[in-house]
Amino acid sequence: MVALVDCNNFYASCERVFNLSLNNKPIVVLSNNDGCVVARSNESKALNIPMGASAFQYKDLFEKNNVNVFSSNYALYGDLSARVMNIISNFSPDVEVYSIDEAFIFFDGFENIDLQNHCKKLKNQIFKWTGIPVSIGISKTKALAKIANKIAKKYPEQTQGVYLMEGKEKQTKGLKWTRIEDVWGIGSRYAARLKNIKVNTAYEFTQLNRTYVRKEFSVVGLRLLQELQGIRTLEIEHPKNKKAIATTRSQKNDIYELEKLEERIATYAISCAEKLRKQKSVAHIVYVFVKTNRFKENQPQYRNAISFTMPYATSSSITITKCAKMALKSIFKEGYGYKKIGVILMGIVPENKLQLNLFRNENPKHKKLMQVIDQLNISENGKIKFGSEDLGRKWKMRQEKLSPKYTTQWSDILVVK
DNA sequence: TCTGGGGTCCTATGCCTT
DNA sequence: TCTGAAGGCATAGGACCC
Repeated sequence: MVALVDCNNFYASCERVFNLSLNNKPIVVLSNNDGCVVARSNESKALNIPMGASAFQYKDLFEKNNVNVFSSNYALYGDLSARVMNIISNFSPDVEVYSIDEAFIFFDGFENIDLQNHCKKLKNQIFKWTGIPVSIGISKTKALAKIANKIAKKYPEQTQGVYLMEGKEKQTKGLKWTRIEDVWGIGSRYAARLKNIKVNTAYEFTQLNRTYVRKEFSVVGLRLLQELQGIRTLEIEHPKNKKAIATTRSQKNDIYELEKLEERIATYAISCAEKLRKQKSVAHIVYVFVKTNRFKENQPQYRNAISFTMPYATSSSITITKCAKMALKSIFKEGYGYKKIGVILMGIVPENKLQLNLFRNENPKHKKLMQVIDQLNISENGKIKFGSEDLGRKWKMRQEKLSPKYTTQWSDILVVK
């Protein structure tokens, strides 16, 4: 059997852990730059605030209903997530951390254990030790566990937040209850196409012909079909190195000048290179993109991107920044206000499997220099910066409603008097 | 004024090599 | 030396996830 543990309204719940006055009050958490709503408490959902709502459009509604608005506090969410995952790993050796707020648990070899009870204990322990409420769905496959989880979350009184969807009858009932657009792996495009052929529920999807599904929805669709029929096609996945590493941002104000864009691109390139070194890899492709503000329809629009293949794979901030700036120069056009820009590293391989280039290789001094910089950045807690970066911190992200970093910053730890 | 960010996998296509 | 078929590989784009 497979269980899915999902934290309820995770970011909103994190804000509540250290601020009890928020209990039973509406909460929303905003994305980077305080742009749109990325998490809502149940009270906010009841106010019909949609996921992804842009903050400035809902400002009045927030004020009128005393909604508690927060900027995203990833230091806090990341730390609480790690604590939750740690507890989960005590309940089975086979845990897959699927996202910041979700984990699959594989219960192979637990045939003689009462899983309903086992998971109830898990749920209680997570709440007791971290203050985070979770829902747990258990069934034969990952896709079915997702559905069981939705049921647990939707009917907390009946299920106590833990639902074991076992046996043909319960399974069919769950599938019939699930709208096709709510199925894991069915996005808006697929849902529309399925509704066109009168498939409105997960159950109706399971009645489709395999060859047809394979042809129309690729192997991904076929695997999902079998998962929903109770045949395991998705196994536990273990953490792998990333195949792409990105740092991209929307700018508070549109940028017109090449020099300012270069500063931003340099900062993002350096951030990518740091992430790359953290996973002990090197990359040989730098992808740079620029976009104007698509919401300002009366302004001239331009978007372009380029991928630049470097002469050798590297993780040197210096080389990657240099290449990113060259790439930027080749796509920059005068006269546009750039809103969204970013750097993505691709062609990533482990540094120890690097194929040596016969003629051109990294300047060996770079490697040593990067090691020193990374070490200083860890131990000094401050940041060593390159001349091409934003030395004056002029570009700080908008975060007007940031809560304290209760668990990761000494100065923010709560004091009991 | 203000509209997120970071990923994965799969398929079609076109080029290159055998 | 030329030609066509077939497989390998890179890339772009589309779909999805949180």
